[in-house]
Amino acid sequence: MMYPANPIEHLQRYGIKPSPQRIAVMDYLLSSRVHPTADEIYTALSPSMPTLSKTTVYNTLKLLVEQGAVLNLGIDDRNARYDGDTTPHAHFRCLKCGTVIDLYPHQVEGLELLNHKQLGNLRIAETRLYYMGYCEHCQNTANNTMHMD
Amino acid sequence: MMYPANPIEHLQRYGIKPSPQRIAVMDYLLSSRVHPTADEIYTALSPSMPTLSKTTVYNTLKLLVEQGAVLNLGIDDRNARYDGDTTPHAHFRCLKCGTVIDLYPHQVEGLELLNHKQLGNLRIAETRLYYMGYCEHCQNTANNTMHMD
DNA sequence: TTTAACTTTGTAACGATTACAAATATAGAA
DNA sequence: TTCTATATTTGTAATCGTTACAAAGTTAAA
Repeated sequence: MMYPANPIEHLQRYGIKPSPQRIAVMDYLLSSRVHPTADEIYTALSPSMPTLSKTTVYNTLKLLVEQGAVLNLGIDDRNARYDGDTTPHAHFRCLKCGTVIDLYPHQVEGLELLNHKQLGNLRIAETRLYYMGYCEHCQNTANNTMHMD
Repeated sequence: MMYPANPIEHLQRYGIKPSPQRIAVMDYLLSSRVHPTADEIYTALSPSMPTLSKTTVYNTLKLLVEQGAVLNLGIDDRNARYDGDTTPHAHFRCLKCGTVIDLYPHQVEGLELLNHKQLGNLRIAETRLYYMGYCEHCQNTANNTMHMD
């Protein structure tokens, strides 16, 4: 659903100087589509980048979000989850296992109607559509607990 | 936009035994439409209910959300914000002053199309639509900072 | 009343995130 | 190259919203 873009080009497109740490974080977000938390990113990158600090992951994510290169999804109460795909799409979170899944316009009837630039007196900069429910796996499983809710 | 329902009836409709503290929290959520944080609720109720504990506010909000009597809006990264109106509507948050505003179906074209019960293999229990941008006041003000973002 | 169940309360803990200042790396000028 | 200013990264300590826990208080039914 995404062309796994070059992380360096992606960073530069948003005016971010590509350091090794930033490239690693951006690359992970572009290739992994699991909408990881900061901690999950740190854990994933740490082995291949042993000097990486968790603060750097937080700093980098903050910068990426500020510059619009990455989305900070507000779909999970517990932690921030990040998405490297900035094209318009919605998200689903499973209330049982916590998995977050992308939903693209062709999968959600009515999605393309929502990108209002103005609503009454309000100037709109960003639109977020979240669905919560049960994924296929958790519908078919009596007991399943990864990270509950 | 809401009939400020009786808090006791509202609690009972959702199977919650109405204690004085629960009534106070529910009443505040039904009448104040500012989508308060737990702390704001505590601060607002504390003067007229001096023995109230902040833990009780958290406990009560947790119960109300679990029972579906109240919505925990995920629209604000910093704190949870609560909404006593459980009818389908969207929310807007101003990126400058932080105000959260209700958007009812007649104000948002396409909103009523989104209440899918099923999306592919996913069973949907809840839908959330958030808009972020600048409210009328903050569009017309050079410098305005309540709680920044 | 007595008793069991429920509710509230205050304190202490938790955990995600941020502040801060020192250490390191980078890039351009000399 | 070497120097120097600037940007970046790092580790530790702090912050702050929220939750755990256990004691105290309340309620309602027997």
